[in-house]
Amino acid sequence: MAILEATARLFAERGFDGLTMEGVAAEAGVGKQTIYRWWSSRSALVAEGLAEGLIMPEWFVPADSGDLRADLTLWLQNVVDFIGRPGNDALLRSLVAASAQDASVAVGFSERLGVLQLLGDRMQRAVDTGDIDELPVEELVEAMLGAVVVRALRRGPVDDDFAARLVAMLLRAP
Amino acid sequence: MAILEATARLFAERGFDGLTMEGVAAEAGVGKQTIYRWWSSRSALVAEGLAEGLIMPEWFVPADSGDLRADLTLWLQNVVDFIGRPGNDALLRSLVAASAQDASVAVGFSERLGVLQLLGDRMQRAVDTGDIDELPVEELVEAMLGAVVVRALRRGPVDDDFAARLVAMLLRAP
Amino acid sequence: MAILEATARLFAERGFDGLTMEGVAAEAGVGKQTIYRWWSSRSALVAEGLAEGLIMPEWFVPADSGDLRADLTLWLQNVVDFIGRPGNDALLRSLVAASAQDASVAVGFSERLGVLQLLGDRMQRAVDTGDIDELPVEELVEAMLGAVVVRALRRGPVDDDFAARLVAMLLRAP
Amino acid sequence: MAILEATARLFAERGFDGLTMEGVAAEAGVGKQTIYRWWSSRSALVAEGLAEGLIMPEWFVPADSGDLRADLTLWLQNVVDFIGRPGNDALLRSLVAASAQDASVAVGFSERLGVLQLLGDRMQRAVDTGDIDELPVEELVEAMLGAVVVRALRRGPVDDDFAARLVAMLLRAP
DNA sequence: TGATAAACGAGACGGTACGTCGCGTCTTTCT
DNA sequence: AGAAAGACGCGACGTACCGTCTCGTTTATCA
Repeated sequence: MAILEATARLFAERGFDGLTMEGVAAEAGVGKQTIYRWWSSRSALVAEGLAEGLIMPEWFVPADSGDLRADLTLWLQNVVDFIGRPGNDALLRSLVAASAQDASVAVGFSERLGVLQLLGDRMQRAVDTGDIDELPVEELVEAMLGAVVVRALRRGPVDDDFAARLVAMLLRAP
Repeated sequence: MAILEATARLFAERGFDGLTMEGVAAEAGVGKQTIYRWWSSRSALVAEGLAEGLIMPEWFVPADSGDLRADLTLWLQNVVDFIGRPGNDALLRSLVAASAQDASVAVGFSERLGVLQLLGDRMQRAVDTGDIDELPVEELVEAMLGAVVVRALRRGPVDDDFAARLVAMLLRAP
Repeated sequence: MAILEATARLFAERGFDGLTMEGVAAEAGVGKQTIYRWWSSRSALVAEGLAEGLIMPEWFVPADSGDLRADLTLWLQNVVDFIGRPGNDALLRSLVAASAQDASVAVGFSERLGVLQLLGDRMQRAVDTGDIDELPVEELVEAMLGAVVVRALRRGPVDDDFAARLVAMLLRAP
Repeated sequence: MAILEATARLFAERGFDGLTMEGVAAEAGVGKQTIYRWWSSRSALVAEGLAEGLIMPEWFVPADSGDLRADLTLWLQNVVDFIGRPGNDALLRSLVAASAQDASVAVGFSERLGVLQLLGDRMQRAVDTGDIDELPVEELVEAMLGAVVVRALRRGPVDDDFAARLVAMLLRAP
């Protein structure tokens, strides 16, 4: 859909704040009313753009090599690498801002990170097979992701070992 | 200062999005120019309001009872309780949105959570005294806070054991 | 025809300005396209509504009692009475507005006042029979009607003798 | 004032219908709000433009040569000549449309034709000096102007003798 | 103490974007 | 096949705020 593509393009270019309905309409070659007919707000546009995978890439389905720590480290490293690429930290912050303002964006965002579920399942399996001890899986995943978010909000540097260090801490033997 | 108080009042009432320079000027009974003379933007107002402690309460200096896990659990429980009170989840999300949009707000925010440092120091001390094993302290604090932030963004419920579960996970014996 | 009736109804209710194609379509329970198939514009609708007698009543065919002055006075009095009724001054102004914007409405309007011809004929006959002296009949009729129009545009009050005074002036012995 | 000048310019170019607030704002190099701050509507703009003499020329103060018929004929001829110039019939119709829609425009219009008063006074004087017999002066002036308006609305041709014929009819000895 | 200047409240200004209405064209759906 | 329904691109509406810019009017200093 041209409108969602325009939304994604402008979101990437100018962030959530710089995203305007008129801008999207112009970029998509469409009347404003047509947008309002189908989406109630800027946030709804972003939420759907997110759901359609136009705004954020598929964030790295975690592998399943049997070695959970290695798998998680790899996944988180991918995330960190992605954010480390120029502009992507701003993209993440824009997504956080949009999520803070609108629940449906937040849902879209975290579903996009479907990985949240995926990762949860993966870890649950590891727990079940005795690979790791019983853990509050949801909190663990939130902590892992949250650490990245907080770091991004603080505009702190992310060094090369960040992912490894974080996973090591979270998964260290009990 | 009347202006910062007005800022804080409106921030609490309407969130970051609903905060306007004209609104602050009117609420404070002040000309817009007077605001612009000292603050360059809405974000700057919020950042200073944060620094002055007008927007967020002192977030619970962590105690030092000797038992780190108990201290952290108590601290996080306080945070969780605060967020659990009606309207405060929205306040947190507004702060996250503001932080995402403006670095100085993010700094103000995380400094306000001075606790970040404080907590860091406290844990570093615990590490130093051998109370707990070597840990990447900064990441650990970010993970703890990040878990709360992510949960708030996802509008997920926070049950009574959230704090205990999270701290237990993060601090379990190595 | 439902469409013209809807037009007339809305014209009376909301005036020419408040008349919209969408409103007519809705009021008539008809698709817009169906209207456009037969009428090119709002004005065309009004012009035809006028021609069909749905918008303005038959404006009082002038009697022929032999006494021209009496006949004209009666006719004009009828006109004035009509306009004097609540809402009808607005109707007249709406018709004037529509006429000013669209030639075919003007034609419809003045034909509806077919009386213009009728009156003209009547007066021409009076001239021919020597009942009154030679007169520029068309100008006279226009002056008579024009006086009413100008008075309506100025929103001036119309007293009871207006018609008599006007006819007396126009028809006084040469 | 730039805004009223822009109004006059666009009114002349595009008529009352083609006059938009955005157009005026753009033409005057002004924000829309600035217009709305001072004028409540398009009509109010036109009314004031009229009052300031930017839309219509001073319509020909009637002379006072002692010969009323000659003076009136000359005046009316001027009016007719003005309307006869290309575009000016449309201007007149636009003014009529605007007057029909808005009382204050009508007032502005008829005051601009201050001549209405002026002419009235002039004729009243003629009546007082016995130059002509008692006449309902206001109605006479309205009839004279109204004849022109009606002719313009009907888009009828105005021949060279129109003015003379009309004045002769209206002023013929009683 | 009286002038003088800085900071102030008020709010007008040129703008951008909002969300809505109606235009005239077009496409789909049902009869 | 023809009509209702209504989506579409578009342009204008009237409003909210933006950040800048005069305006007088307090204050407050120091000559």
